[in-house]
Amino acid sequence: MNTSPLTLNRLSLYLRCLRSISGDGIGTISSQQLADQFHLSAAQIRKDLAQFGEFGIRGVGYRIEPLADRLTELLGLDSFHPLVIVGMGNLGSALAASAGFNTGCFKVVAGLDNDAGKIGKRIGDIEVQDASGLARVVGETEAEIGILTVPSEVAQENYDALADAGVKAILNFAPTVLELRPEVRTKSVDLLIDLEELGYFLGDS
Amino acid sequence: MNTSPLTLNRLSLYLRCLRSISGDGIGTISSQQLADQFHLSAAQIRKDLAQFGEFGIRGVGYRIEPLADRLTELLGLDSFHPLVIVGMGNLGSALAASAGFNTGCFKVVAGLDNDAGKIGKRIGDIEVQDASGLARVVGETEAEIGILTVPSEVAQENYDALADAGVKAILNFAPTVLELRPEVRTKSVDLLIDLEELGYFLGDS
DNA sequence: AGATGTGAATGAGTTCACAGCT
DNA sequence: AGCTGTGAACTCATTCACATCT
Repeated sequence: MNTSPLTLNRLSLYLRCLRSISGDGIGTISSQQLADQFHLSAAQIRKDLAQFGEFGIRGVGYRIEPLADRLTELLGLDSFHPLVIVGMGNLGSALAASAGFNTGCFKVVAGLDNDAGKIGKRIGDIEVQDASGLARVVGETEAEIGILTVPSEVAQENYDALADAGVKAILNFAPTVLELRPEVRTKSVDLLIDLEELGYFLGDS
Repeated sequence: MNTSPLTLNRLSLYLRCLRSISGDGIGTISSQQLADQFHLSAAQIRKDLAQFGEFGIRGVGYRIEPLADRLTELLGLDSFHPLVIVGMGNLGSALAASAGFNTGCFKVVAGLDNDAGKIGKRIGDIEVQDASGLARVVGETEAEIGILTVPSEVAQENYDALADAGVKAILNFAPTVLELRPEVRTKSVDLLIDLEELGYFLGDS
């Protein structure tokens, strides 16, 4: 099936919205009501949801509970996903302690660094471990997702180490182009590029 | 002109690459050589660069220095852009201290929070100030870009406060849908959605 | 009536392929 | 000969519009 990242990201949004209204006594929601929450068209939402079977009721809308359950399952949010963070600098530490990365099905189970000054430090629920133990840690914790928050210069080697250790997906924050492993789902977040995008619009003042 | 965010983001990448090879004694680079660095086609790169006038030399390639200068100017990276961070929690503090957000033309000049326990704390080069002084701080520092790292529940009010204070662009990290001000260029980074996108690919194991 | 599901139309973005310059 | 610049073709994504179901 199709299901592009764009669609998946919207599904996450829909689910977030459904959860926030679930339990308000409302049983159903229409694509139009859902669209009003985001800046999207109702047709977009119907197209997105229709991919996974007919979940709506014509003339009525979507039943909130079953739809939320289906989306939860689809996005894999019904099972537990341990995260391992490589690079416990500012950003890595922030993510390790953040509520978002320790919510429900996601949880940071280990944080590694090669800086002796950081090893042993407690951050959030975890204790920073030596990066040399990566393969063992991934094995023991069965971490599925690696968070890569190391400096650009060592991003590739740590990416490879994570891939070798057996994580199934990697979220990379190093502002560099990685040589990807096809078997590891990789997503890069480049905050500098996001910042520079905004910089473009400051010129014409 | 066109110049979509996608194009702008690639221009940032090109510039980064040009800078890293500038001074290597190489005078020019072809679209193909540039394309090899990223996972892009040469045609893509030529299209991107051609938007801003004919910068290449047919039969030769692009002269690195002038191209880098042009991109720098285009992206507004030749002028100084003060940043103000609202919400000095884990993520806000990490960004305030990060090298990336204090590189060349970008610099975090202020960090605000409404938690009395955080006010006065030194983080990186700055001291956390009371969020109530936002308008004054933006006025004094002439901050152009606001970084929004507050909890979702208070994201909208802080977004509006930043807009009212006069910043020209906002980078939002709160995982929520904001009601946008048309005069403020806004970009949202939603790390939970990035994480959930990866979660989708863990199901079929 | 009212809202979904979906083929057709449109729009955005990328790649092709080649004319044109050095 | 080599590489850029660019119209045309193509692919991907969104929106329209309406038949279909409750």
